[in-house]
Amino acid sequence: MPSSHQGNVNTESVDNYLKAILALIGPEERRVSSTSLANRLGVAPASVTNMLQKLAASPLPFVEYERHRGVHLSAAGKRRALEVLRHHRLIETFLYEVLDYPLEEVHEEAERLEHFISERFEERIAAKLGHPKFDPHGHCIPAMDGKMPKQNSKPLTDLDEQGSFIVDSVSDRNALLLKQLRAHGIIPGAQLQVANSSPDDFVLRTGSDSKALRLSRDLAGAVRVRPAH
Amino acid sequence: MPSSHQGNVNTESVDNYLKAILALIGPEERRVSSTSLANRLGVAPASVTNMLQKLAASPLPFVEYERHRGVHLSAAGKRRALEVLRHHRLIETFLYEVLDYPLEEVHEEAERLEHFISERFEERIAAKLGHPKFDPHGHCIPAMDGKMPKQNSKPLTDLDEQGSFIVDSVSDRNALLLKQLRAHGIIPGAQLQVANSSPDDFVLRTGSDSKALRLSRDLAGAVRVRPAH
DNA sequence: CTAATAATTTAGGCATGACTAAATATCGTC
DNA sequence: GACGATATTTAGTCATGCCTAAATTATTAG
Ligand SMILES: [Mn+2]
Ligand SMILES: [Mn+2]
Ligand SMILES: [Mn+2]
Ligand SMILES: [Mn+2]
Repeated sequence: MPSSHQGNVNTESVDNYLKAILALIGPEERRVSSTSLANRLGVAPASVTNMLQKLAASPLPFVEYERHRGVHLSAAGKRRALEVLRHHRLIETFLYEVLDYPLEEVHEEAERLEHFISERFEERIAAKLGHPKFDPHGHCIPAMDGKMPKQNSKPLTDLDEQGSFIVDSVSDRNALLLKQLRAHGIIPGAQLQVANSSPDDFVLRTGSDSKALRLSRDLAGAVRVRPAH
Repeated sequence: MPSSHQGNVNTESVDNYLKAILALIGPEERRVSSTSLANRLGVAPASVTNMLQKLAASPLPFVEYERHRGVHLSAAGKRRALEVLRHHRLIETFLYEVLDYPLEEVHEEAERLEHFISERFEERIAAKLGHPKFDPHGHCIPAMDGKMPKQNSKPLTDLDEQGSFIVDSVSDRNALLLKQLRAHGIIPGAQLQVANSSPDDFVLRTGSDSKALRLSRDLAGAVRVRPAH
């Protein structure tokens, strides 16, 4: 029999729904629509509705859901989502630091393993890594209690001024883009001089290299920066 | 859609069936009965029949199966079973050596993770460990090509002579027994002086300790030894 | 304020991998 | 060689998580 009849279940699928909701609510904690979840998860909208109804109907629901009005995480749902996110980012850090994975390959492996490691595994790799606060993409690793400091970085595509910036983080969702960024020296911590930019062309130079770089919108959108204070 | 319609699928469940068959055929490669598989896997006999029919019916079958006459692995099935076994034992070694797990806890974690790691992960931990030949229980790790040297050890319960023996391996399937064995210093490589033994009581002394030990049948059954040459 | 459009939900199905109960085949014994 | 015990298979069901097509609800433009 499954772990509980009508209770909270923790399958890979449920984990992925919760993580997707957490990612889409943003810092303002907006409600999330079925369609945006369907897009993010690569499933049909009807499948999302189905799952949200199940998640909302359990005795200790992971989400609050009203038909046609979107969904948000309950306290239990947020706790679980942050737990899985912590797994993901610790595993990424571990693959990068201990197993010498190339940066652009850690995400895919972490995306699978995050659902299957034990609490002991989590604790042991965290200890081995010295309880890191950031993963190799520059993303913050949620603490054991779920706490996560607010980020004050912006996508490179959202800057309203030119100037000197530090790369805060790079997106882990597209291995190809990530590899290209890395080839340009754009990794967390790198210094950037951002010059004039059109909607489709982002011109900048890196600390190391003196010749100017032009990033496509796709590439630039995968980079978050903060002012070089 | 699933990875292939009517083709070979590689789910956790299929992996576990193949591994169980590999374990049960023994060195003589006997056919395996549905009931013994059902016992080992903790599922109903009818579920086994169902799965075996599916595994046998695919275009590149993992097993050869005839009703009422048991099952054995096809070449493809054996390849996959050894691949999963290699994962299992490499992961156990990794947990023990790199993450400092207690011996009796590595099995459960490996049992889950073995199905989800990539070939890259397998290769990286093997390299990190220096391509080990044995896991921490003393079990042989199949090579990448599936080769595995034949073992010439015997269960402590099957000895027909007294004398001096080396612990070859200990079973990983019961954490409690394993912990007790470890407490008695019975780990792979340990020296044992085996004295007279009744069917239910195995009397021996370890290299380190001078006072005699009595092992229950359960405990003794979990230990394989070879003559101290 | 209504009508078209877009978003969402409902209804009905499918594959996987379990289960139980009932039917059937095999085996050991006499 | 028949008979009862045991092993195995068949038949029918269920939960999960996905799908498509059809219905419904919400939103937006005129
Ligand atoms: Mn995932
Ligand atoms: Mn990351
Ligand atoms: Mn397993
Ligand atoms: Mn082992």
